[in-house]
Amino acid sequence: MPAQELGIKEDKVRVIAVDSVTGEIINSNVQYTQSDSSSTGDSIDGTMPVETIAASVKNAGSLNSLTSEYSFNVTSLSDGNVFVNSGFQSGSNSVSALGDNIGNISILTQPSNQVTSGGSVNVPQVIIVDSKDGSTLLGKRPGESLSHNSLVNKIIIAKNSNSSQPQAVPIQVQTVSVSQSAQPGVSIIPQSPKTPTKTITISQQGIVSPIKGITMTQVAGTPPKLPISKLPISPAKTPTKITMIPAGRSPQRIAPAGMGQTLLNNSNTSSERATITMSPSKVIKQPGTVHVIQKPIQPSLSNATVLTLPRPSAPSNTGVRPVTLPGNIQQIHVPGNKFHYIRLAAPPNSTSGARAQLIPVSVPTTGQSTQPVKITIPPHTSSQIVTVGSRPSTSSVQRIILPAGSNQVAIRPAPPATVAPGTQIIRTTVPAASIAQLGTGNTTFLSAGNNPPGVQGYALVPASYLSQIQQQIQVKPIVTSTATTTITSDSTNKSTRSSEYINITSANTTQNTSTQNKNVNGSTTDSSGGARQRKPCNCTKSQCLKLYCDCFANGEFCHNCNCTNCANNLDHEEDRSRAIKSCLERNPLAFHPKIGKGRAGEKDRRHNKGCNCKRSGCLKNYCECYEAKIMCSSSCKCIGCKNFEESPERKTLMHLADAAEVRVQQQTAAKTKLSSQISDLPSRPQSSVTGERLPFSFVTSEVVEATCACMLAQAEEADRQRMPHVVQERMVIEEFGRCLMQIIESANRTKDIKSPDHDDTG
DNA sequence: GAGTTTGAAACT
DNA sequence: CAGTTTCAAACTC
Repeated sequence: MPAQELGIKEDKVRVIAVDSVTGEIINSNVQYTQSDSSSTGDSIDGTMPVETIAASVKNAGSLNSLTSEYSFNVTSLSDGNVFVNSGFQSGSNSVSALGDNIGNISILTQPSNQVTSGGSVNVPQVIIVDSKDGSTLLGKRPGESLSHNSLVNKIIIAKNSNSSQPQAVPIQVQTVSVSQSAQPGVSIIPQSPKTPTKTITISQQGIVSPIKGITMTQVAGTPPKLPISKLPISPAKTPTKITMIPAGRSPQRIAPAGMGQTLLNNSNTSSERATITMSPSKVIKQPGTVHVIQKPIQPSLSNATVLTLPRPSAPSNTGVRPVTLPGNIQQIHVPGNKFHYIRLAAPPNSTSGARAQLIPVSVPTTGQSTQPVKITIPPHTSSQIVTVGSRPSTSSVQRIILPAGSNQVAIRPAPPATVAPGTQIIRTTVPAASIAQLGTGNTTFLSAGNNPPGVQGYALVPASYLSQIQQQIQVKPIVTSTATTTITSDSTNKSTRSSEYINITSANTTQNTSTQNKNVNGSTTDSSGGARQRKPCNCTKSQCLKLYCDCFANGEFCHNCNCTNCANNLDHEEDRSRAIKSCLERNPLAFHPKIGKGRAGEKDRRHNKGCNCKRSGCLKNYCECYEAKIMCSSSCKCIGCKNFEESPERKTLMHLADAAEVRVQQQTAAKTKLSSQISDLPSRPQSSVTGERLPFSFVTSEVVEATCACMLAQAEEADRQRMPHVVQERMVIEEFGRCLMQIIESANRTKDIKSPDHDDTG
């Protein structure tokens, strides 16, 4: 089926990787592109969406300092194997001599624990995993083809801890699909339940903390720079599978909501591993278009259920509609935006330490059935992507990404008629347990029937939201939110569904659902790894799309800011992307952190660019160095700088600042103590635990009223007797004393009657 | 809170 | 690259 019949409009595919151990969405970008095999940079400029690069650079930089790029050549071989050559250099001679370069994979990442002060980064290692037995096939070199019995469907790219040399390893792609291209070089393969797939998994090995933020991006719409003869889609040569997936216009990411489960259930690799799955969302009739889709490994699930949820509640004043769903799933809908968000978190019994995630999911624009849909997952099927319905929609495509995890299964709609036309069911090879499909009029959650506890699902994610997702992941602690929405579900699965659902939590522990996403820019991670509060911006003229805006400069969306005419949000995705591109054109390092590690021999941080202060003496927050609490360096071009180690002004200022800080802390402590004491005081008459009425509880409104009446009567009496004012005051006060005595006596009497054992009144 | 100062970013 | 303008935050009153 030609691509246009499916209404494919996307020109790129992005997939977010998830750490199979921690469940975090990995904070790097992997971009799978058609390569011209000339240089690594080709995957970054030209064919690559700039915003993706920007996001990756930014995201990488936000973690710490340096962004590194890893590049992997993908070379097809005549024997049907594919070589992946890792290293900084694309187009390695040794590999290219073996076959045709069919593309490359670039990883933009910033593995903080791998970056040395000099910025050198170990080259990731490519690991091949056998899909049959899950074994990891390490150290394969060009020419060392795997046996044809080995169905390699995963590539795990991990840190190579002991080598910076490029490595080449073979990948055997499973099955050849016949191209049905309408144009030379275009390979479009109709989907079939038995269509073989290829999965590329990017992982990390040998390090404790996973490489953050790997995203694979496939740019399909860019005219390839390779000759058509070198296209990897030739069935005879490279059994790359191509599958059509109708999709919306926007690039989308498949975001594992992920947590805690190793992708390869049979893998003999015990190291921590982040997994990534490439998934196509488009086929374009361009030579060289390649789609890589997931391959099931161990079918085991029997059922999956689509749960229909009520429409989200009314939008908040921020335009975001958060809805808390059962199972601690929070749905957030941005009006006018075709993407919804769900916030996922690991269940309480999870041992993987997964954190909550805000995951945008695609939203179909057409009406959908409000009835629960049941989808049967045959236990043994090789299909991963199922197009449901005879006429796939060109603009509103539902995608249901089935959980896989160790129980990776193929799925089949049963009956297909119950699923909206155009709906696609995409099964991923990344561990998951529930799938969220959020619609404009209703919300459907697809959940596998017998997922292991703690396994999470996937949702489609718009391309440029990666940074936001990652911010969501990295920041605040998680508190389970209260479910407020009722699920209408297939009754046959009710008993098991509760366990299927992952906990969806708010990232904000103190705010209700209408403000739970406040931390869109509410906090960020500083260089030390700790979360800090960020101020809302107040931009008025820049639309928050220039670096004047701190939110934008930090790669964050504005939210709960005081800005006017803000375009730094989901509703202005295109403008924002343009702005990012513009900034990067002016300064490729525009989104790099300003404060980086010091140069060799310098242990302290330093401002990468240096300040240019002229009048502040670099001792006010105008100065970026001073603001960052670092001293000016040789990079600075400031005039009259007093922000250096021996500066007496600086020392004085520091002492004052320290003293002020101490005062603030003391005041805060005092306030806290006072408020706690006040909160301990009963605000109304009440009984103690033993039932006794506390003496002061007798001062009810009636008693007060009576006391005032007595005092007023006494005052009138004194005034009637024409007493001097001093005497009048004394009489009133004495009357008050008498009233007080009566109250106390009454309290004591009552107490003695009710609890004669107690005698603690004073 | 309004107005001023400041320096980075953007522009020429 | 330098000078100027724009911008938003920091600061002052």
